[in-house]
Amino acid sequence: MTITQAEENHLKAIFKIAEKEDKPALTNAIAAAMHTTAASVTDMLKRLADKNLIVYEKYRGVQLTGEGNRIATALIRKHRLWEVFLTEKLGFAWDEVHDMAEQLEHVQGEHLVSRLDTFLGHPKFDPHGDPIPDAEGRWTYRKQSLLTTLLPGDRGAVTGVDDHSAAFLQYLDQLGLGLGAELELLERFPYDHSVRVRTRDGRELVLSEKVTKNLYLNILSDRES
Amino acid sequence: MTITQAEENHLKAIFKIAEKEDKPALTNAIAAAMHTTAASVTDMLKRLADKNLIVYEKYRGVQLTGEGNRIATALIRKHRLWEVFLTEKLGFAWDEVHDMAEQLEHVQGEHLVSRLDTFLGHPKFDPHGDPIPDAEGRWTYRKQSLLTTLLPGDRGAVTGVDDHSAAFLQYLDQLGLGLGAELELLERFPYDHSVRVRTRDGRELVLSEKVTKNLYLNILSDRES
DNA sequence: TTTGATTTTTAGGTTAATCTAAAAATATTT
DNA sequence: AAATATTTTTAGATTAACCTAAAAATCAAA
Ligand SMILES: [Mn+2]
Ligand SMILES: [Mn+2]
Ligand SMILES: [Mn+2]
Ligand SMILES: [Mn+2]
Repeated sequence: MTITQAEENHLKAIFKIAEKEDKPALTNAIAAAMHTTAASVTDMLKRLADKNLIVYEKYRGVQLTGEGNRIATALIRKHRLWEVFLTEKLGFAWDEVHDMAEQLEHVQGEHLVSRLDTFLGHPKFDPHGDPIPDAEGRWTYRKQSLLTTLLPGDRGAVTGVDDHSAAFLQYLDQLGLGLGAELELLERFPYDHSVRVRTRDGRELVLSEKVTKNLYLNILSDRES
Repeated sequence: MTITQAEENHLKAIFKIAEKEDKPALTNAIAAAMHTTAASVTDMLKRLADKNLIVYEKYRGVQLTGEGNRIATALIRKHRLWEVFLTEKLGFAWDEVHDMAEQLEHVQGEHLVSRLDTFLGHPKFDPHGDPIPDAEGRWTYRKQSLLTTLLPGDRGAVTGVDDHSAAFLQYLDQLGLGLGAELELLERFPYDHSVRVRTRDGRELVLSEKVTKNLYLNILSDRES
């Protein structure tokens, strides 16, 4: 049974929604993620259900089957490995790689993924800090906290983002807050939920709530949250 | 105006046929190259003509326009660069890369081709010895001769193949006649047009006409043909 | 618990890319 | 130059992947 690119993309969207929400993915949510309409999604859900890649109950949302999950995970693995290739080997910036990876993830080839993985040195995270599942679909977990949860005095290193838009990634570059950048939380401003931080090189920055809600760090401080 | 993968593939097929035959590509020839039917090709030719990528005269065959030629050349460039990547960087054999390159050639991305080209060190030939056009669509020419044209005493190094099938490439590997392999023509057998050659490492081989008609070499000898 | 809002599905298109079978044009033989 | 063979196009379908508009189901509030 052959699977199309559109089908793969829908499976990936369903996986990500179900992962974040931890419940069946709803038609509208999938349509929003795919930039299509609810009617188109319903169409696709029938096809995916016919192929036993999802469990679909009308009006009740969908869940991936074992096979559906396997395909979605493999697709995410490929997407993120190609993103590593594009940044590490071809020198693209982290805000430039998504659209290309979106195409590269569909390239089929015996051993292609495993050889790419080997070539890249078996990376565990992609350029945005997202984990890369291994060949068996196992995920690497690690502790990270939204900047909103840090307390004054806490120090941390940037490990990931929630907003993957080029605009946000470029703004982080401007601020010198790429992956690995260290900072200390100096002060919280309850009025607008902005924060003041100090970077490793001594600069002080004020970050808006929009930034703090989209930035993950691993806490390095001696204090506990 | 957006161009589809199917359209790109047809343009490439037309380019290759016109190049080899040096006259307009005929419907049946395109259908054979694309593994489709003449009816499907006629359909596609109308669409390509509408987009001004080919000049199409019913029953008379087609020619690429300037723009059509540009697209076909760029596609071949991408295909061959990806083949170099797959062999040089990922370690695939020359008989394994074609199908993957067939998909990779369609991946779109600002600067993707140029960065790949730089990463690979601006290769001039692909793993099958075929030339890679540069960013401006210029081709590298070099003198090479079919093994059928060598005379006893001539020596040469393998520079390319006409038959790109995995079966032929694997057979050449078995014989130790990959790209760059040197050999000397010892004897021609008029009866079945086979030849006897000696390889660099002293082995003597008899090569069938089917092999000699598909193997290109650059002549190293002091004799002239 | 009926009503109104929201979500989802159905009904009925469209377009690209393919197909088979039949008709038309062109080429090759007698 | 007919007759025949070959090539190409047209006619008519099919499938995947979308769409809009309308109907149906579910959810939220009064
Ligand atoms: Mn991405
Ligand atoms: Mn990513
Ligand atoms: Mn190839
Ligand atoms: Mn090649």
